[in-house]
Amino acid sequence: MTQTQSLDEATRLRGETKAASSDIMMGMGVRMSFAKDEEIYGQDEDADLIYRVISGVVRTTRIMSDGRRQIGGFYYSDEMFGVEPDGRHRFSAEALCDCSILVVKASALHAVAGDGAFGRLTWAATNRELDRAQDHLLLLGRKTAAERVASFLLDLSTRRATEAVTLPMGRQDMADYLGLTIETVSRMLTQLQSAMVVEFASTRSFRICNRSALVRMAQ
Amino acid sequence: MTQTQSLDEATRLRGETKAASSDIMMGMGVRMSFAKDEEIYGQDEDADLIYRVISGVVRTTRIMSDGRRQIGGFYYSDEMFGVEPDGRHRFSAEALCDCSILVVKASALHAVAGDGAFGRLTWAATNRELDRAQDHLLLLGRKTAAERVASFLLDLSTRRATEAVTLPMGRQDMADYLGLTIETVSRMLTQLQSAMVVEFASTRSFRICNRSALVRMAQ
DNA sequence: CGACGCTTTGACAAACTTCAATCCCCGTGG
DNA sequence: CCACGGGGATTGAAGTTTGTCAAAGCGTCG
Repeated sequence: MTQTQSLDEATRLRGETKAASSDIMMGMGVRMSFAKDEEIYGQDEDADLIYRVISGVVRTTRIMSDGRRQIGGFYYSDEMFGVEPDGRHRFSAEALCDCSILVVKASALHAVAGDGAFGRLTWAATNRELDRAQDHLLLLGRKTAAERVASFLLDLSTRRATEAVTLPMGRQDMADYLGLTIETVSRMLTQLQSAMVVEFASTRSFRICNRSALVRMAQ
Repeated sequence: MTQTQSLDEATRLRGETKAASSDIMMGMGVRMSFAKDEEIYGQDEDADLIYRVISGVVRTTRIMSDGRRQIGGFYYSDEMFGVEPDGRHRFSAEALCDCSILVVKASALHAVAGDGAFGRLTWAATNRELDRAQDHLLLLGRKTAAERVASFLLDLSTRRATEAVTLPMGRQDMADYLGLTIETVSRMLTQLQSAMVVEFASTRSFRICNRSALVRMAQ
């Protein structure tokens, strides 16, 4: 097999990850429940388990000694998380709301799926992580507060693909993801509303009124 | 092979990557020269080549439409870069100074190394990328200007492991890596010098006077 | 020596944070 | 059913950090 073929296959599989992982992981492992804000795993813990969101939303965080917090990402239904190639969690993971999580021993999955399928699965997951992280890098390094918030809403809406988008997280989580404070996030949201770009039905639900304007503001 | 074993092996191989890749890549591909600031590959280009620094330093960058720039990372001698699992470069790469780069067709390396070795090589490279990116995330999202600069100098010194560290990049590159401006970088450097934490012999060479203070400032 | 590019410094402006007060939504209990 | 209470969200005012603009310094290379 050539590298081109293998890359194509990796790319193809990315689109299928949900289906592929659910096929393979189906019926394996344990289904666990986590209450809101409960820790699923901690930073620097050994990572011999693989997780997949069944329902709810998960966040991964890294905390500095003085309490400053950076959220690495949010994980929604059917998404895998906690796949750590180095066997050690680089972030901790917590339930954003009450969650049901499928937990599978990596070794068990490996045994059942075989080298190839297991490799592709973890490979695709790692890849998506890297993609996320690199987009996040540009956002944190070079975007203004308004652009960060616009990017965030846009990203959420494309991931959810519904008319009215529900925000699963509170302002503090948004702020810690975007490298801002809750107050700044709040101000930017009101600003976006005043500009008739988005409209909030409540603090946890919004609708995009002018998508092209939002895209422009997100850069 | 169990997952635990494969993770152990992946971890073990990370430490050996230089040697492993040089063994496998030795004598393969083409050695190319790039002048300072010359582009090695562009963002969104197809990625069917793998690169390794022979001499010089490389930076990867992403640019916004209005010219704002974020540097993803710097690559030194013997480090691989440009390994893109999705077959498309997420950043562009440029020579920071005159560089000699080993360029290998991914398909050729795959054919010679075999599935296993090739997979481990790209796997390790992707892993290191992810590690870098996630540390970078915390830096950009939650650290102050002073902490960013301190972290940067510390990172550089540990990677180089010499008494006097040479900065291969100018202030603009540091700034674009740290999400700051050159003026702020410059001010933080003066501040670190005034505090007797580091000492600059010239603009491109420094020495750490008080490492524990630097560590503390980097958080 | 002089010109050019990069760095440093200063003064000021803008962006973002902090602190504090108020508001709003929602659930609870009278 | 309505008053009450609490947590999160919003808003305002003031403060801090960082960015911008401009000038001066420094080093290097013709």
